[in-house]
Amino acid sequence: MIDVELLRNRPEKVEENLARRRNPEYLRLFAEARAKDAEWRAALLEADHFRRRRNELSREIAAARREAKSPTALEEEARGLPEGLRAAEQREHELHASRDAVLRRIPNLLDDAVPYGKDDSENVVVATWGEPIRGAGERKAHGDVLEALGLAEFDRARRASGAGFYYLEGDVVLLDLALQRFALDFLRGRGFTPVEPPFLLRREPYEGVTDLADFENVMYKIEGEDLYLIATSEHPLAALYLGEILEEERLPIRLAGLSYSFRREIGGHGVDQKGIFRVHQFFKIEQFIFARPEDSPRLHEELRANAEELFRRLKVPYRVVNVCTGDVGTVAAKKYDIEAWFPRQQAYREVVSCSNCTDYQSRRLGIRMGKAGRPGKVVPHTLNSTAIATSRAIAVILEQYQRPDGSVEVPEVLRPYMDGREAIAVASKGPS
RNA sequence: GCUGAGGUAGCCUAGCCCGGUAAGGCGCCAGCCUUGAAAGCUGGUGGCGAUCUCGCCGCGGGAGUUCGAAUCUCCCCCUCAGCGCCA
Repeated sequence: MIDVELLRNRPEKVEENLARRRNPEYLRLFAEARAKDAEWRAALLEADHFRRRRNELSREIAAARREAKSPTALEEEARGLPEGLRAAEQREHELHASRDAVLRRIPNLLDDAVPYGKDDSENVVVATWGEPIRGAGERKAHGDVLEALGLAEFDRARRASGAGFYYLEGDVVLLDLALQRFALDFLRGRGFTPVEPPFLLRREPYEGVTDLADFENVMYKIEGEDLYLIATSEHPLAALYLGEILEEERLPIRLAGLSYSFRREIGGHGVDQKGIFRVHQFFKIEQFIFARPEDSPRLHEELRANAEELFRRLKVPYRVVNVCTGDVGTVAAKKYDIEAWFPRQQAYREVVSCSNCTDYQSRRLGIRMGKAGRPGKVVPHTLNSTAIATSRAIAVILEQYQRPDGSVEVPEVLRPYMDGREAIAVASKGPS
């Protein structure tokens, strides 16, 4: 949610910024929010006048009683007040709620460094690393590798849970755990505190961290409960300090979230291929930071550098794109995607999303900054980035590290987490 | 799930039975004092709005009674303790 002060004092700035998102709807919403805000303030003033008179009268009645005088005339005026007050209060409430509803649909203000563009085709490549393997040759798609080695079951998963689910078995489970521990140890070394968050969140905090369209399209709801399966640990991590005041001296707070991510992805691309590249459930190690506003640009680069380093250590070629205005999403002010090279597909595909959300989530969550336990008006910034989503990391490893004999080499940095093994091979359903 | 106790400003607590401007402490800020600091003393310390020496709001949320509700009534939410169930 954008700052109401900006809406009142620098509307032309906000309009200019919103226009860069290339969606005229946002400008319309902003104009509506401004109009509603003005109306609300007028209504508030009116209700205040009623309340002021009520307070005056009730003080006078009390005083008259104390002096044993009859306050009949005062009481008569007082009796007539609630009617007008009720109407004014109701109008004030409605306008306030309606202003905020509109305000909440307005996206975050974009950083100046976000390139102007209409969709993901206009994202700007800002870095590349590694030598992409040119030519797919005999290479198999990662889903086929998994099936050939008996490391996953997609048909049975479909029968049990539907498309987009999977059973992982044998060595690939160890690979998954190895990736988790590899990423986690790396982040611990860089000052991140590991956090296992709740995998279900109530609606109220959820509305603080994401936008409403996402909410309807990607979230799984628990029937009969006010609970939603998290789409990423970013969400419960952001909600960790819901309604609290963070002491400035404690910032930045670096968190490493470990969780499954659950996504329906209705209306998106859906489940598009056999395998685990796009699925309804996957494990992710997430970087998350609560920061002072002045530090957030630097920390955004830090998150990106961490994510890059992880893929360099895995020796997976990648490129970094600066996501353009038309593709950046509602909540982020600036976003980098890291796209790994998938040799079978001969394409770069997203494995990391790294966002600076500035004050957008914090304001919606009622998180403020303060000095020494004293509340302040400043709203801290939040930043998040994938460290490793194991599903995608496994997919790219299986495509890149597969060998002509059908086995798959284990990336060197993961071997300590896999009993020193150099390769994974066919799984059988016996004890491993 | 049952029973009980609770939810008051950044934190802790009083007020609630018996309706009339939310008291006190801690922390923090400023001033005085001091070579400096601590202690001590004094003042300040939430949100919203405005015509900016003013007003309104604020006691978990909502509704009601009343001229007037932290206080009375009803509904709901949450937390804690004990019991039950349980990996």
